[in-house]
Amino acid sequence: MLKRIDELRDSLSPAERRVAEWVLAHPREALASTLAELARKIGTSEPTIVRFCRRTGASGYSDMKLRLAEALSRPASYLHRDVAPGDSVGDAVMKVMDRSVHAILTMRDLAPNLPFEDAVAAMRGARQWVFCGLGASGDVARDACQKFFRLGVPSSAQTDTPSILQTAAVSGREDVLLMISHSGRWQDVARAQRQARENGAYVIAFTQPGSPMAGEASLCFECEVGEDASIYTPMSSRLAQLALMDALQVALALALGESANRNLQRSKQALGAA
Amino acid sequence: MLKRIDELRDSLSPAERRVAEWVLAHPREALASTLAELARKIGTSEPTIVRFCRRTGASGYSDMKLRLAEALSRPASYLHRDVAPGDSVGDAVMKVMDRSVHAILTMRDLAPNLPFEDAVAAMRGARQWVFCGLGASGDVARDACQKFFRLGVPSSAQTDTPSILQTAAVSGREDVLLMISHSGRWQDVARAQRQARENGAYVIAFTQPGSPMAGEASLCFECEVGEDASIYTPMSSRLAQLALMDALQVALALALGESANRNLQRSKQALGAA
DNA sequence: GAGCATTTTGTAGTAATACTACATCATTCT
DNA sequence: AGAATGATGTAGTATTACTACAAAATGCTC
Repeated sequence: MLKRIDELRDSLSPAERRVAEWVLAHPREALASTLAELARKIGTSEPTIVRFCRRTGASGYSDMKLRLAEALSRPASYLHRDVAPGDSVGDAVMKVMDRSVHAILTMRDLAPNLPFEDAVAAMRGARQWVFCGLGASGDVARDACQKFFRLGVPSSAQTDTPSILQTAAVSGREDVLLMISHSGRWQDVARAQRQARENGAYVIAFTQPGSPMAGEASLCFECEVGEDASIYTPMSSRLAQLALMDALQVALALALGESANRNLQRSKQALGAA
Repeated sequence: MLKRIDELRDSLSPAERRVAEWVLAHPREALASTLAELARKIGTSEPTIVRFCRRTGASGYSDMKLRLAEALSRPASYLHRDVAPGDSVGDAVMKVMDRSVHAILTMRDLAPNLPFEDAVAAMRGARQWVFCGLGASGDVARDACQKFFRLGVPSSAQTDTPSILQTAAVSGREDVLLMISHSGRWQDVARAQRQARENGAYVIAFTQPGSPMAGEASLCFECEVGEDASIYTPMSSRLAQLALMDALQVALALALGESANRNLQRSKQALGAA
């Protein structure tokens, strides 16, 4: 339906095209509006809108709304339009949601090519895991730490530059450092990675391919999630990173087998008792 | 939606139940009918049908038809298989990814019914925003704080019981507290909410409907994301919560308009310069 | 470039639809 | 049995979508 409107756009008269464009930009708000309201919002007359509806194949305005409702709920509509000033709250919310879904789907498609096996192999024998990240990635690091420590291996999160540098300085042969960054362009972190590797630690980077941090890692998860173009769409890529860490933790839990299982169960019970 | 009607069935009066059953049996035909036609087909009166629609959560007959149209077009959605011992690393990773996608899709479907407008209205005039959460929800709170403070309103995150209680104690008329919890069963937090409301603060809860925390809030985002059945699938629901906060932040940014925009842009530049 | 023809757009009115207030009927409880 | 509560339908009203028609706007011919 949305696709259909998009196709029609060229063959429409100016006023009807304005309708088409407005509806594509604010589908949710269109759904919530009556014919008269829509006419006012778009700045045209009611019959023009009705004529537009007919052209899309609907029998009238109400029918078009029904079809639109169907189209919006179909997950196929994730061609994510950016949030724009003037969007209704409902439209903006759905656009962000679609973007989030899209980010995770992209990561899902990427996953088969990522070196999970290697990471698991490196982590399973480690003495400790250290998760490092700055800014928003710091939250990802903390979140990951929170999850991984339940597997029974000492884990910590470092979320500022001095701490990361110090951690790298004292790291040793049996440590695994997991460096999380969206851009991969923090020179200080890249330096910390080199230092850690010189100390014999294993460094896994979760960042953009070709970046300095990717270069200074023992192993890299190349996450090229489309960057957030608009200032309104904050960090949907971070969701993808979190999902990635989830997947890694589960893979690791499976590899560790019985002992990790026991620890997981215990920490769950500890929460349940509270 | 269809599920909801099915659940309601027992609590309906005889005439309304006949409506429910007919709609469940012939949903497509219901969509194509007007209110009067439906009344005739079912053998009841128009107001009975309208009352039934209201009970499903819709605002009237037209709104119910829209929701029905959405429900009918939704494919049965991602059946997520659980991770099991013996899975290969690749299998496990893909299963976790599918689960993550599922969690966000569920939240996406929930979103249109959540009170974003009310939340935005309450938050836009506030003196400060405080995000509270324990455990994994604490990370969500911190993450949210990190995002929201960029809009230019003082924000903080409280992630342990004593801090939350103290914050509630000193909160006042112009403060908005956002309480995040998966279960909603932390009595201490619920107590903090009551206290804060007595002080005149506005309390928004993001938690399960019917829980103590939901009851003690000024406004509740009812997030009933299926609980993580297996110990292997950690917190995919948390992804949904994060996506929800993203959406709220964007909606808020739009409502705040120019000033928020400027602040967002500035904080982006601050990062870019580093 | 004026005048006709065609398409596009808006105005005003009409028919329908959804919704509401109220009366009637059924059911339950004292 | 009779009052009280709740369920259901009737009749009326206000919206809403739609239509016929007229006014602009655009394109074409001479």
